[in-house]
Amino acid sequence: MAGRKANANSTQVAKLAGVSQSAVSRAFTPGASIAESTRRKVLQAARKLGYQPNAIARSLSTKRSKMIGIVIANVTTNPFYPEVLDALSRQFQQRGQRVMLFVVTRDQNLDDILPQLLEYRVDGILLTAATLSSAMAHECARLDVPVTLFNRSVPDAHASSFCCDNIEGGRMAARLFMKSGHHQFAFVAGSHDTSTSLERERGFREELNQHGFEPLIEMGKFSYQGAFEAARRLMKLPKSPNAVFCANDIMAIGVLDALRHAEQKKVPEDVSVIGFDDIPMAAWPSYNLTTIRQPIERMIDSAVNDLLDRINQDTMYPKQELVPGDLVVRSSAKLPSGLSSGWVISTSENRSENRNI
Amino acid sequence: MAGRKANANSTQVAKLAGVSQSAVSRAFTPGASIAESTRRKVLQAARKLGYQPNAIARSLSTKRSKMIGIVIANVTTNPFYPEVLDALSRQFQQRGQRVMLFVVTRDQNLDDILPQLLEYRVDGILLTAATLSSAMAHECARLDVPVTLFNRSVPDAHASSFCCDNIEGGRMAARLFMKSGHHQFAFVAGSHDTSTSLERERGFREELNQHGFEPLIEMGKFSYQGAFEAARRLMKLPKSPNAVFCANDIMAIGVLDALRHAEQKKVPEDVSVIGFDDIPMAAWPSYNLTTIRQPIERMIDSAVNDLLDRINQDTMYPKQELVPGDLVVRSSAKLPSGLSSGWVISTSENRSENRNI
DNA sequence: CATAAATTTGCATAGCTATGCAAGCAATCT
DNA sequence: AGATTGCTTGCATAGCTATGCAAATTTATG
Repeated sequence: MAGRKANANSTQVAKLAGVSQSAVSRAFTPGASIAESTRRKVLQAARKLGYQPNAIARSLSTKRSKMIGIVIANVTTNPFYPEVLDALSRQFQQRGQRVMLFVVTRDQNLDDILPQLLEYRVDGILLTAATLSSAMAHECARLDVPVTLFNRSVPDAHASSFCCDNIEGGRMAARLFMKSGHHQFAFVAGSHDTSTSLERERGFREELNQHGFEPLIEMGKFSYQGAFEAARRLMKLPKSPNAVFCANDIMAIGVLDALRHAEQKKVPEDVSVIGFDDIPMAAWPSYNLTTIRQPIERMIDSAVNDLLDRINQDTMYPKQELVPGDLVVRSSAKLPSGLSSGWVISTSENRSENRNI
Repeated sequence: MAGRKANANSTQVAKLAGVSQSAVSRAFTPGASIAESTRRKVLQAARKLGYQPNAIARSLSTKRSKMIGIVIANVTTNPFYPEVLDALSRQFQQRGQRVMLFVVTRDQNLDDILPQLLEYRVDGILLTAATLSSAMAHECARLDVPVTLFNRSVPDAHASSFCCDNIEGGRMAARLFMKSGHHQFAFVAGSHDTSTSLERERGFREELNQHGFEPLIEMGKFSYQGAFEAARRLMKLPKSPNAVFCANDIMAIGVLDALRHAEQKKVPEDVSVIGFDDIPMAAWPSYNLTTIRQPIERMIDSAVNDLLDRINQDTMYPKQELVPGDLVVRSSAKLPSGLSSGWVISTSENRSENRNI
């Protein structure tokens, strides 16, 4: 009732075209029962009036908003997430869903955000780098709104979850370090309450433990700056490490910069560094980062498919999927004999190839 | 009518609370005429039924969707834009607007995207790194949907526009180069159809021209990789430049990497490089990029205020605003005497300070 | 206490589209 | 021709909330 200029509506179009309002609706509904001649009349009238169907009214009527809520964190601190957002948004777009976006900080409470999404009756929710309280998970389940987590393991059986195999990734890093003869290990963690960081740490530690090693742990707060400082702390320790695995690439880059520019260390001669994600920057010649690649496209495909399938009731139950990562060998970590830079080692199908990365 | 579980609605709540549906509506409308006691009864009943107002229905009724359409490009290729998106999204969020997001590629035609936003009756549209066809500008004007451009100059008087003063920025870069005695200049452009790149080039060129110089131009396609290759082409020229200004930071970084790792040049001893934006990476010790900073927070504030004011009809007419940038002096460009790294030089208020950047 | 003023309440309707149903129509078959 | 089938069409209503208006109630005033 507010002061917005009146937009043409289906009734006005109907009048102009000399048909009923239903006909107008059907003209704009693919697959609806309407004669081609009528449709043409309607479309012509619509064009004349500048009519465009009102998606809000349609949503109310069909009880489908055709909107997906995306909640994402770390968008400025980790280049991996813009990548994810870009892919997600494109995919949904392409499959006829709009995106309602919430950018949050890592520590922000989602219990304030999700109700805002539910208020708009989004058809589904995709959470990235963010976790779900179990109260909210139940709320979504009650309202029959499917939730999919991307890159966070599932806290609740009501939600789907798509993750890289972080534990195996950690193990791969440990194995590469050990193969090239390192003895002093460290892990730069993201935070102590994030599944990605915890799992990568766990895989790394378990593999080392099996060979009698124990890594040092420092906190890098999931940021370049935090990791930079973590590296400096590590180098001050009596038994400073010469093999540092970081919970993600942006921290690995922070560590590299600290080693080279603040600690006068050479990489990989003095210290080897491995990251996780394989963000585009990792391939830049300034860094040349050896890392565990998350197969982002495949993970996104699966997550999007899962969510849309559950929305359309093609799939009834949430799913948890673990996608294996690939070890991308560049030159920030010493190479074991027999391996040269530019190789991608994929655990999944046990295939290795030189992809010239 | 589709198979979605029924959600409690205001009528059911009303029945349980023993009041009318109107009362329920008013209980959830701030400032509505309702007795405190009634409101409490309603809220209690609502809680019991898990009722949450339906924003879709409200939008239909009020003709205000409380949604802003954001269209953004370059989200993966230039870290500046995640920064922008983050700030925009937070601001709108904080001011009670939801965000409907479209991520596009630079060459994607917005004429397909905007109708999708208009279909959902967004209250306003904010375009970043994307331009508006004049047909679409008229369409938005006709429907009374205000449009604000961020970082693109205005093609049409129907839209507002908030930009950094790119021309002056280009001039600042030219002046710094000349002051430190350079004679061979180059500009690495983003593309030939983007106002930011064109204006920065124009300022740079004009200032040089005034002193009898003419810059070489190479195309960097607004990307790290494109600029990397552009730098290599530049260095192959007979009169290769020793002062390279880039249309943005990510390209400046590409140029730096090419110079150091592919061309065996020292920066800034052999070649000086200046960028534009001041993305966080520019301050990393690997790059230490001298650059023109866009005052992103201030620009975003202005843009958001403008759009919301026009939505609320507080302001009737679109506005074009030019925000001055600051020259951030680090160490990728030779320093003229009297200037040391870590200074921020602000043209606007003619103040310089050592902010230890 | 009576009256005026202010607040609160419910009624009825607008806002726009989709869709089940029955009726209308044309085409096909026997 | 008459019966059958398959499309098209319009009618009427659902979906949910906000709000102008008039009626009802409470509070203030003299």
